[in-house]
Amino acid sequence: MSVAEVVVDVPTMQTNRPFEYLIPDALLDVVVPGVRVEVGFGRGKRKIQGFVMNVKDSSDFTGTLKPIIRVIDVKPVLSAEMIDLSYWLADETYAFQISCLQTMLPNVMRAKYKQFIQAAKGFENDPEVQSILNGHLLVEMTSDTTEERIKTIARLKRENKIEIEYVVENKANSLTRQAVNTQLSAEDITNKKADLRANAKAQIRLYDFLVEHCADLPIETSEIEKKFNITRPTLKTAEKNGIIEFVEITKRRKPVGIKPDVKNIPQLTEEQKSAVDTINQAIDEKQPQTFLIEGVTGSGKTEVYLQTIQKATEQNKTALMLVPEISLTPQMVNRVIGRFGNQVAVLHSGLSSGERYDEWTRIENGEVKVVVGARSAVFAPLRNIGIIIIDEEHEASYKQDDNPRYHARDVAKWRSQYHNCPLVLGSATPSLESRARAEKSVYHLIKMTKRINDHPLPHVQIVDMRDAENSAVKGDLSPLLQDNLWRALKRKEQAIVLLNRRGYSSFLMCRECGFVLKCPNCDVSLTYHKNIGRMKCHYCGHEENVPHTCPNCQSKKIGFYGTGTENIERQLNEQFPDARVLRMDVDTTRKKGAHAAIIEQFSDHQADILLGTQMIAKGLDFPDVTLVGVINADTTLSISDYRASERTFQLLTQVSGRAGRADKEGHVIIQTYNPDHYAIRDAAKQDYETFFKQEMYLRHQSGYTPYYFTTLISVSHQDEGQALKQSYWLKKQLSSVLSNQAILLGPSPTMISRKQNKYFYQIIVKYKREPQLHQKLLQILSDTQAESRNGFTIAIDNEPQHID
DNA sequence: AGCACGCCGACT
DNA sequence: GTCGGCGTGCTC
Repeated sequence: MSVAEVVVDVPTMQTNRPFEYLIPDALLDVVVPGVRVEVGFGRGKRKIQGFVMNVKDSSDFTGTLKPIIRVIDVKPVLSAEMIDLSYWLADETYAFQISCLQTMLPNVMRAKYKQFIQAAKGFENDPEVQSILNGHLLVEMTSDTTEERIKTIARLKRENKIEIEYVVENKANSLTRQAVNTQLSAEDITNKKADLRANAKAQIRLYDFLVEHCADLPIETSEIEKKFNITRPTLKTAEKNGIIEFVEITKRRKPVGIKPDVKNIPQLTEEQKSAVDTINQAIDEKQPQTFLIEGVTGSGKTEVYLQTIQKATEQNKTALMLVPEISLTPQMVNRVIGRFGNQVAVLHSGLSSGERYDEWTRIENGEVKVVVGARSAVFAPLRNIGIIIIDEEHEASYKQDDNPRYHARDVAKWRSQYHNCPLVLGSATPSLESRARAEKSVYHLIKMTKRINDHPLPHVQIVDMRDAENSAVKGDLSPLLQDNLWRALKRKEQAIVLLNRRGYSSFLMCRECGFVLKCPNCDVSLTYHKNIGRMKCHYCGHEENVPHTCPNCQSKKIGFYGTGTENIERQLNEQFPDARVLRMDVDTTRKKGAHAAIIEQFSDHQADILLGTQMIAKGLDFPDVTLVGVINADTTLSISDYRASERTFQLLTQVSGRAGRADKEGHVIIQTYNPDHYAIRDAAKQDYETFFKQEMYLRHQSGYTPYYFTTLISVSHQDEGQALKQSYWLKKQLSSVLSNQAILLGPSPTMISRKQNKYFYQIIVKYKREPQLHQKLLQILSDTQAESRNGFTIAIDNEPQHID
């Protein structure tokens, strides 16, 4: 007897374990761990997809095992490593195992379920059955089937007059095409050509073509027909004569916008060389050591990454490099592809799901040595990894903010252990937790303090916006910033203007009574959307008209507060009519490829000023930029999150690093209402170490990361009282296992407390060592899952990135 | 999640 | 009396 342990595609707590299925004899060889299968599940005829986790030859199950219906994959889609990893991931993130397995794979491999209705035997002519089927043999059940219809269908099914057919669909499909191949060598073909009759002109042309393109085969039949003017009968004849054969190839959908940019490998600085040597030694010695490169902007971290990747590939190993989505720009991608050519796969959000699947397949097939990608690329199915790199390791986007709430850094660490390879974390502004680990020698710290070619650091000035001179100015540009913009433009140099946050941009406020227009469902400020001329909620999409008087006090002094990119753009256009301003924000980059297009445009000096939000601060390198202006440095300081200072420091340091990278001196102007704040002062000096010490002191004082671990648990329910009651119950549960060392905060309502018409309350646990906490949380999850029917949801976020 | 079973009200 | 409402428990 052969039995498979299958994790089924039913994301609930009660089904969050393997179910055993009988492997039919016919499928004995194909049902192996890592393949997807179709199985029956439940009392009805429901069919679903599942993942085979294990195969064994006996079962303790007392009931009757159902057989596996069908195997979806010919070979496993999950390696032993990934199966292992999924157990750890599910435990670590409190997520369902099925969700973990699915996030490791391209989206198209997620099953799609369909239900079709058909008449039961003998009821084909029943009038009610006829009215449902409406003359068709099969009718699909869809989400827009009316309530009434569903009732009728349910009744007919109860009466056994109709049957429901379940269909599991696999969306993944490669484009397969017919192609021409040959088993013969160029020489053979040349010889055979002599046998042809002189008037077989088409055949001669084909033979010549084959000799010429011998190395490129197989080539798609349609391409040969179109481009080389060889017709199908000609190919058929050649096939009959045993010259060529027709094969099926899977065509790779080609991702757009990649131009290899081959550069000479630059000479390393002393610091770079020493970093490369240290890391390469760990590759040689197969040490699963974590390195933290703390390198000032412009110190050449990327070159260090590339050379260690080089080292790994020379040993016939593979390399995984993660970068924030936002810096997955052509600049960065071209640099890697320039060095490693078609051995590179790039996984970014701009890929269509088909393209993503193709890249995944290439990696899985071992056609690829180097993978570059954003967060989810950490699951790339590489074998024999020699090095893992995480650039800009402090970026919050490495943490996924829905289930499974994993941090790519933790997954990378797990894989580095599995493959016995080093993990390199790099940043100019490391996260406090990583830097603290380096302090305790958990990570090996590598400092890079010098900029390449001794480029000086930019000259930074802080502008106090509280000054009379500045507050007297109409608009948001201080005299100093205006003056510097003039000078940069006159010298034909480029400038970057950063607007700190978008949400702040255009909410409506009454200057008489302080009333802020909020969404009736979500408790968040509504934002003005110029294109529709209405107020809109960013959470639920609620829209309403712009009021002319304050709904609270009827004053006419209601108006827009704060500044959006569009507003700044207008001010720039007014004051610098000759300057070409390029705006980059969520609105202008919504379309696929728009982000890259704007960067390219600016790079080509088709614009003088690049205006944008955070996204312009990261990893871009524009040699002609000599001025960076920050309009409102404070807005990240005022967010209600203990990482506010850290975020502000990181952003300002990163953006300052954009100025004056080439041989021109850079200027940075930071406008703020908090000029004495250490995060702003230290960022101005690009002084990470001083900031680190100060921030560590404050974190210690107030008991936050990295001195404490934090876990955030949120409870939601339609009814506010119920949500609150449940969260107090939860708090009691937690305090029963926690020591007096732990700190329990809350329950407190979430800032966006009525998201989707539900009330959210959160509890925060801060702790140093609580051996029982993990187990208790798992238990709470399974206990409350039973109540999810009553509208309760509970979410656990280990080490949350935002607390709002 | 989705389905069956089973226990109570308002109808032929 | 029974049809069908939804609350409960189970799915290899």
